[in-house]
Amino acid sequence: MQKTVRIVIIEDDLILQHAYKQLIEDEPGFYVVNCYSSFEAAEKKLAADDPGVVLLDIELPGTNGVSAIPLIKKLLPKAQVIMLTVYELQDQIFGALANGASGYLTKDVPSSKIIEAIHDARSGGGPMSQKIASIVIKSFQKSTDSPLSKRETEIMRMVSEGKKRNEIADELFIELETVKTHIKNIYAKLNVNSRSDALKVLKQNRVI
Amino acid sequence: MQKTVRIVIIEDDLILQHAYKQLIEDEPGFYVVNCYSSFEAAEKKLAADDPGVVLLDIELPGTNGVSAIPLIKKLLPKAQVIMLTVYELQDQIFGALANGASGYLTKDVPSSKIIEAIHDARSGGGPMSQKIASIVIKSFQKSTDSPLSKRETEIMRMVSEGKKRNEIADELFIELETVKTHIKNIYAKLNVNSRSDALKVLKQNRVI
DNA sequence: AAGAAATACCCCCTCGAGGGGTATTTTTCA
DNA sequence: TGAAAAATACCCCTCGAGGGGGTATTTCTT
Repeated sequence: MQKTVRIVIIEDDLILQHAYKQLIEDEPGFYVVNCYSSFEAAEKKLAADDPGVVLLDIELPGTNGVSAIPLIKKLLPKAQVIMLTVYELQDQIFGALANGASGYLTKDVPSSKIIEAIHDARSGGGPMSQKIASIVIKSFQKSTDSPLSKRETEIMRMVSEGKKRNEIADELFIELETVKTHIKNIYAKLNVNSRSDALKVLKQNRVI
Repeated sequence: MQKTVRIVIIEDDLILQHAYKQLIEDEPGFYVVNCYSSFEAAEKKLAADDPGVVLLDIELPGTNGVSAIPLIKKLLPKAQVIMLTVYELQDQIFGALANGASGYLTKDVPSSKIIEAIHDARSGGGPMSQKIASIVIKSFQKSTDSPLSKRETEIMRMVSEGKKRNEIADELFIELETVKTHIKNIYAKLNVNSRSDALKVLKQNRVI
């Protein structure tokens, strides 16, 4: 037995909104409860709609999609939110995911992928279009060419965790003086003279 | 015009190795150059094989898959590495991605997905099986219930970047004394008495 | 109207951070 | 095998950042 999946669409482009609705209702087991053109329009009725999945446009008038996610999650803690957007902006993607989106699709995906994404989200997957997945994966990748040696990188990773020099020394079984030397060398290589500046440089260059 | 995609398989289960080879060679445009049972076996011949895509098992005898990635990347900087594994371990996933893997599949995916993944990787996508995608997405999600207020969270995020109290004060346009007060309150709430301990707690609880 | 959050100021003291050196041993790699 | 790079360790120094003790006002929220 499988229950009907109740779906709400929040999308300000009425043509797209309609297209999605059609598309989804052609899928057995899927039912579009309501469509809205803004989060404000949806806000009061969402709880009553009780959707299992919300398709959420990012570029919305009023409250934008990313900011809307936590508000939707508050109203519907169990709902899966799938983002729809034309742009592929890192900050937007990570913001949406951090705010609790379950999936992220660019609008150029074929319609079959949207149906698939809803199924995936329902079964605990994390639907993403290829472009988004590639951006997300790249965000994990560390730079291979860093001026820092292995040990130096290790130490800076510990610095990035807020560890003090003597804590680092203890954990690495080396003397405090050695850690000091390493950090001095690191600062010289990076042309900085403080932890925060060093971390800034290293994060910009994807070293840590 | 599209070139033949040269593929190398590194997989110690010979039955699987064979199955993948069959599967891939049934796909027009795909050609399995060579198969190996360990990274050591592949090492010397990889450069000559010159594959565009490497299917890499994680559970390998000798050098494991995750450690093999940077070595493969060094030999073949342009090759796409797609990981294959039966387990879904966070550390393994993030380690592989950080080391430069382009995609990550669990072995329970249907064979058609493997072909699709190779296509995706070639076209700049980031193929992931649903389970992996879900884990990756979850890793971005921040906890919604934190004992810290908005301002306090903001300050701790800056602390996590290695910023000093006066740097934080400057950036937030508030007095150093106010930052001190906030941090004192934060330590009290978290029951800690140092930056590193506070960061440890907050990262464990996915607050920052 | 009450409570939480954000702001700000006072006192204190310790030790961590950063900069100046020099030197030895171990690894790596050409 | 022999030079270069990395990792180790120690000396000197100063300054201020970090952490703990208070109290108090203003501004949001609800």
